[in-house]
Amino acid sequence: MAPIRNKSSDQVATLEDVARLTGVSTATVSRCLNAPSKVTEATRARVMDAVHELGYLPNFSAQALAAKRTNTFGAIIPTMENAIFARGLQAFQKALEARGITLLVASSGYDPALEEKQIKALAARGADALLLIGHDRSRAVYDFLERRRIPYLVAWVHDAAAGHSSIGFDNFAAMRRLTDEVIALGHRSLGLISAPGANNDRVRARCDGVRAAMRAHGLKPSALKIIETPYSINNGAQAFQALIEQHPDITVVLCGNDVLAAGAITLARARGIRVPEDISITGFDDLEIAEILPPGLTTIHVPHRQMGEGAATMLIELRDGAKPGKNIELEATIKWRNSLGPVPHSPADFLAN
Amino acid sequence: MAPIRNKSSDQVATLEDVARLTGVSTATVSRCLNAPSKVTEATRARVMDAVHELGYLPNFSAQALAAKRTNTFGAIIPTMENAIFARGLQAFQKALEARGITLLVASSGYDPALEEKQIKALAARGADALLLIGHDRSRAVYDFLERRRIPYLVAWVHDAAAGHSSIGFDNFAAMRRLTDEVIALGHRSLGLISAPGANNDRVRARCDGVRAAMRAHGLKPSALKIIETPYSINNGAQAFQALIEQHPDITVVLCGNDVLAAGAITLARARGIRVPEDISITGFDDLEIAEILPPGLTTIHVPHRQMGEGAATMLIELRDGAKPGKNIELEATIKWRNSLGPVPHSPADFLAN
DNA sequence: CGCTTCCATGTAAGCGCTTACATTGTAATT
DNA sequence: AATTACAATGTAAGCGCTTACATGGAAGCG
Repeated sequence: MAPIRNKSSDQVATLEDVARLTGVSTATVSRCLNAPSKVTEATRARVMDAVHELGYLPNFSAQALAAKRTNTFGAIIPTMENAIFARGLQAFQKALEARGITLLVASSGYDPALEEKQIKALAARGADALLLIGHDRSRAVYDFLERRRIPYLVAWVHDAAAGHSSIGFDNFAAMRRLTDEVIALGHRSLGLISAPGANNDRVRARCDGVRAAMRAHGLKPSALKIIETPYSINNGAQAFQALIEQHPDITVVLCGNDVLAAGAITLARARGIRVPEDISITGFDDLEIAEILPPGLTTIHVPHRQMGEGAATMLIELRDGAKPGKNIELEATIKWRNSLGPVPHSPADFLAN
Repeated sequence: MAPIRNKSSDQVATLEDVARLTGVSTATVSRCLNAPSKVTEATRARVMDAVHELGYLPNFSAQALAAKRTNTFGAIIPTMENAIFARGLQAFQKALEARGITLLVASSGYDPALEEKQIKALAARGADALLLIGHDRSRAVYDFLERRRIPYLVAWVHDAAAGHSSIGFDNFAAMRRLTDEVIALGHRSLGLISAPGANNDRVRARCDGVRAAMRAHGLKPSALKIIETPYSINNGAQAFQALIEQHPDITVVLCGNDVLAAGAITLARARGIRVPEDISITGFDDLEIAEILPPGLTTIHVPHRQMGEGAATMLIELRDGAKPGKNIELEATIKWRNSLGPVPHSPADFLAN
């Protein structure tokens, strides 16, 4: 036997129910909701009454299917596990929301294959446009985006040569400037804790920035001691430990990111190593943690909020037909706190105990 | 003139294109994708070839509309701005993903009206089930959920009396146990920095836990000095400052959350107040920051991961027809570090300078 | 060998919307 | 008064899928 349905309260109200209750056609109801100006004030009022009475909610899938528009953007970020992208994304979302656009977020775990899957999933969900982080991805992915005519914007990097619309800052130049300062403070033996450079143009640019500064000041880039490890406080701590054990002459450890730097600083304290008296540590990003972690982390301030808002504006333009290729560069400046100081006289003092 | 379309590469491939290319009906293609066992191995291979050749991707909206199922769950959390819900949500998402379910996340900013809007938006998007934080919301919202037959689960709290399916811990008991320890250490003059209690049963339960412990030990609950302020490091710092200025006799500041505690600890250090020698500080949540912030924050460890995974299991059961009402309680235990110590002999020493 | 079963596939009716086009009524114009 | 113009509304054709039901053929059975 077929299940018995209570017509009145069991079913979810549809456009047709509203139309029937008001005594108009579904087209008119649709117009009331989407283009109120095309409808008399009086009918609109009646329709809205019915909408409220029935608790009508438009079915998003039906809408998307019929209109071929979702008013939904997608963003695929490498990770949600730490705060790196949180602030920028928050600003992005807020700016979109103000324009009536919903944001769907996915994270790829820095895995290109997973990123591709996420991009396709968001395309299947009808995302009107996509925000991507960094340029590094296969030609096939860009082809897919072109073929489906999905506008996209690359963020967190500035590299006009890459040939995509983008908004971001110059990772290379920022790290280079910071390294200039490090060297000016007398440091000659540098260590670097970096995230893995594979599939990550931001990371590679930062490393290159360090090397470029060294070269410019007559240091051999090959002398830079590098450890690659994924972003996490713990990894930062372990990498720091390995670095100072293997290379006791190091007087400064540059970190590719504040999260790694937080680990480094924490381990230093645990081992009784004073920062910056015994060793200097720098970060990148200027997350909240940089400010509260003693002695205060000297780092690169990234204009997250500005980037998020700018990204929203640009991506909306792209969706509305602007032609791709625009590149906006934002300033990433050094944020001085106390973790970077002059080179100590006797670098390895703290190891002598 | 109508725009000229290049038939071959301009349009996105549909089920029908796949069917035509393979020489079968759309029904068969659909079955290949959704119920492979209902189809011959041979035809399936041919269909899949066509799928790959055309780069076919099922249109999610069409699928949802036809099948009345989205394989999508929704979660509305109060905030993404700090890490409170990040770990639990991460585990939740991962567990869902393993079962082929996509998670859509929205954040309400602790605003009940916005939360209601988000719930409706997720319902409109066809979410098969919803994860909500805490019990506090209007009857109307629960009615809406019932009427639409959308299964939901309340997390981050345990309160079997509330009458909804839930998974979480006993905020009251946890805070009460911590306060017991505080009092056992000799503290008699307690301060509390709490998030706003309006619309937030977790917060109120934690406050009540403090008061209950005081009462049990012969202290007057009304003597508890409370400042309410939204979760943020800065707010925590300001509240701490206000608290010790207005009540110099306070020897311990309990914080409703690690984020507030981080602010308190940071301000203490900035003012040269030693923790825990001059004043003790405790948190709640055991976020990553609790471990790395010197001197190490004594806090309540919340089983985020377990909660997220359990929530996924329960919510899937509910979607599959399990009847609501099940309540799972998890343990939230004290995580001892160094920020909570015995009451100082002369509590206000540090103010004497 | 004729009958029943069952499996693989096809047919076609929607799912709840949007929107091009058709229709109607009213006001403005001549 | 006839004509035009336009604003408000209705009609109905899809959007790209899923799935109940129909169909046909092969296998199993006495």
